[in-house]
Amino acid sequence: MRASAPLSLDEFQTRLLDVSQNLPRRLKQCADFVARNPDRIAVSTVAELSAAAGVQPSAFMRFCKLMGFSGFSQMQRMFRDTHAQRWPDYGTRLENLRAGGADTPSALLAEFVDAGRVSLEKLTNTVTPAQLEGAVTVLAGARMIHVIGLRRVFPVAAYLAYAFEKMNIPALLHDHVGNLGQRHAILEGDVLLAITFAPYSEETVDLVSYARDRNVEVVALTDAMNSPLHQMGATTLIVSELDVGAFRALSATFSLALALAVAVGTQREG
Amino acid sequence: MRASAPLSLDEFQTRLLDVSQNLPRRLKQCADFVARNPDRIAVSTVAELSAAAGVQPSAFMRFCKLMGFSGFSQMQRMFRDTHAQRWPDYGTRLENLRAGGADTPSALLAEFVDAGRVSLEKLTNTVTPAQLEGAVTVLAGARMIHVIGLRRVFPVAAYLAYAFEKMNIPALLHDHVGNLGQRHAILEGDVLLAITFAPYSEETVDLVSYARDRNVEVVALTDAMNSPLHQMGATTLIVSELDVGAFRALSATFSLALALAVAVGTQREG
DNA sequence: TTATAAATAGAATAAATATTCCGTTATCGG
DNA sequence: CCGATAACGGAATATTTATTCTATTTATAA
Repeated sequence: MRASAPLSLDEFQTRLLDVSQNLPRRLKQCADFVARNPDRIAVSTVAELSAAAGVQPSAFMRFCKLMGFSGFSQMQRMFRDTHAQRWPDYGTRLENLRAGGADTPSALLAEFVDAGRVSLEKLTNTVTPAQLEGAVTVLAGARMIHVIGLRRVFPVAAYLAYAFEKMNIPALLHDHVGNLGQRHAILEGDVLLAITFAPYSEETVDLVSYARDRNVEVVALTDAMNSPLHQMGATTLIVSELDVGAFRALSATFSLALALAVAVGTQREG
Repeated sequence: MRASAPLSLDEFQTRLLDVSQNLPRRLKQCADFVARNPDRIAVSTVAELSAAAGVQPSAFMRFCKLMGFSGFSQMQRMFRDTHAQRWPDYGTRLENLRAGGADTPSALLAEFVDAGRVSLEKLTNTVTPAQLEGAVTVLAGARMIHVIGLRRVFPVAAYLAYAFEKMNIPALLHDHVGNLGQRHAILEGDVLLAITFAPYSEETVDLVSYARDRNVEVVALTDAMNSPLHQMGATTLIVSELDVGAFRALSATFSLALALAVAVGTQREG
């Protein structure tokens, strides 16, 4: 057995290549199978994998050890961890940094950069081309687009309004400045573009409800399928951002919002 | 228990919505957690999931049955079976998004996601720990922080103001609502935090100039060393974002801004 | 308030899964 | 071809993980 187990997919593949030549028959079968089906390791049992590879479970175990793991479980853990980028540790990691005294500004920056990167990667998972096109179609057909997003997502709403303005698309930002209501500006044929994450801001949910009562279509940027906006029948795009401590990096939300805005602009011109 | 178990992710989500209202406390926690972390179900044990959701394993079991499954194992099997379709790694998914023509909505999204990722990676190169700490120190010593950022970077300014407010740090957003000037609120001992990218907005540059004339320190988030803000003697942090067409993804700027804000909050407390 | 039902936590049990062990079979150098 | 060594298969065992059960708590309606 080897001292060091691969800690990432890259390390794993390097080691796999290293080892793959001159392998006895059954171990070679394991190597080939794993190389061809890396996606199944995280979600299968040794019994299933070994059967699929055409070997005995014990042979598969020997392969795991050959790769530097203590056994199948350790190897599987590596695949599971890298698959579902473990964000529960995220909130606590900041705590740990703080506790450990490594709480420098640059460490914080690294956290936020990392959170942003992970969120961006997740985005490609949670938004399908079909959903995106659906949302674009609805928005492109609007007489006017009403944008609402308060508190922590207000910046997103503000940038959407800016982008629409730049492209000469009629849009109104419901910014609640001076506590003036703007809801009566929502007329038939308009569309409401609402952004809210848990805990869902009451004003936003209210406005969506108001719009639905008047048969105004709603496109929602939100964080989960059980968001109240989705339950109200909005065309929903899911974007899950990571929190770092009490704050949320909005990288993915911004990318999605901009893509949406530009796509709407393009479609209206064409 | 129910006769029919969901056979696909869509069916699952429909049933989740059906069921989600009026749920007792622990079951609601399960529903929320699952809605927010569907990707973890295939690769975790009941113990892990229930712990992460903050409930007992037995509560999680009740939730599975409520969803129409015979138990956790059957539910997990559904997730594992549909898992394979979503496996392809980040690069591949991005390719898929891109595919289908240059100006489909998903191709645009891929562009923005990629731009965001690149900007985030660059950020660690253009901002040194020393610069960051310098900026934090200046801001942490401020009596009050004035934030300005207009047009395309207004969202960043807005979020900074939000973050400072959350942390009980005296801050004022110069938002120019109603064209009211707010410059006379800038007093000795305050610090101005200015954000502007080329082409530098005149109002922002003016305000920085005003502040410098009164010996008020300025921290600048800008895009190059030859920015007018840097030339005026501001403590400068450089962040270069990529443009996609006429629009700029703000991923890196946001990450930097948040790190800055949280670091200031931490330093003031300590 | 009290009676009744529903929901919950935690421990006990059942099921599944990984891992080891060892007798047998194949491989390779001489 | 023979002896030594490595690889293998399959059953036995240890461990992990799901599931059920029951005493308590919490909510609900009379």
